[in-house]
Amino acid sequence: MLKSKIDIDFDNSIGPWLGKTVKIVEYYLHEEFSQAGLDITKEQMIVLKKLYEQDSLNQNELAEQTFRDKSSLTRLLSTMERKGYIRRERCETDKRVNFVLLTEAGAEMWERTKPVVQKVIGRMRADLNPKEVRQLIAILKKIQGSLMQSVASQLV
Amino acid sequence: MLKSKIDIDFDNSIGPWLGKTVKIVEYYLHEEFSQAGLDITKEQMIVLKKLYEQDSLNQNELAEQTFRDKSSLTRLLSTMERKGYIRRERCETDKRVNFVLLTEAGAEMWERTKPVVQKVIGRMRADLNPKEVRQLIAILKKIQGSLMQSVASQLV
DNA sequence: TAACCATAGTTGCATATACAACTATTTTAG
DNA sequence: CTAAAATAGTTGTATATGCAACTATGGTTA
Repeated sequence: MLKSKIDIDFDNSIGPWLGKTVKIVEYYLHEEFSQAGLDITKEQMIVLKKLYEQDSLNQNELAEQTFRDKSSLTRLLSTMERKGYIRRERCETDKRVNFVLLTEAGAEMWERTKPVVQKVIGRMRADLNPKEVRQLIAILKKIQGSLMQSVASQLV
Repeated sequence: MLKSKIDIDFDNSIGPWLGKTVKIVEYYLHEEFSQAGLDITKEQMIVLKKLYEQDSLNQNELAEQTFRDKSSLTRLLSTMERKGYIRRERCETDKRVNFVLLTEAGAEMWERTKPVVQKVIGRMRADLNPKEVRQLIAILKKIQGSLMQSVASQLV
């Protein structure tokens, strides 16, 4: 019947496929963190990585680079501060600004986490050849471009 | 230097690209819901769609089909019940089971939401040709397969 | 049939998210 | 030079998530 024709286009569409894939990736990542005894979430991991690579970002920069609302970042950092992975340091020349710094424990945490992340990424591409990896990234870029364009045009 | 070589392989990896793409899709979807005056989240939308297509699922089935923990689903349904989109009906032959039913308001909500979702999916593939869409889905399936296999093997 | 196990759903707890309103600063404009 | 606007970060409120422990019910087995 007609309805099923329409809905094929819907269910087998890239949106649901993307969503499901990401869910599986996140589940597997969480599983690997647990098995490695790492008390960390995916979100905290991303912040650790950023700070390990470029120390002393402020919260605004960190929020932007990790695609988070600044209020989400505030609370994410509070959790990480409580766990001892990072600390905030008030900027002396502009007291509105907080620099975010990795502690020793945070740096060590990232060093233990990194190989686990690499393992998961390796697993993701286990059945893909290099050409497919390039294709995937190219297609994802196109999707991002289409959406960003339409978001931008609404701001005019 | 060597470090940058290693990290290229990391940053330009499929994991972060997937994550960023999904974030943009979710942002844009939320934006479109707002502009259409739809008081609904992506998660609620997915449940509405499932129930519209196959009414009278129980909570376990619904949790499985939407890839959610049953406790997450419990609370998601409570929100939707409060908003009047669904109702729970206790199964008489097995009183542990709740059937989940779409209300009139819920069905109407899905009918208003569906075209917005279709618009977003259309926008996602705006710059993709049919071959690229097929490639993307095929690659995503492969990634899912690789991960699920490794999760399964740990259960042995 | 009584004791035990399995299953469906809920609740406690911790985490993460965004938007809007707020505080505390700094900069800009008149 | 002061009043207004801009900026960085926090907090209130609402939503969503998973795991583990729990309740209530149903099924099995000794």
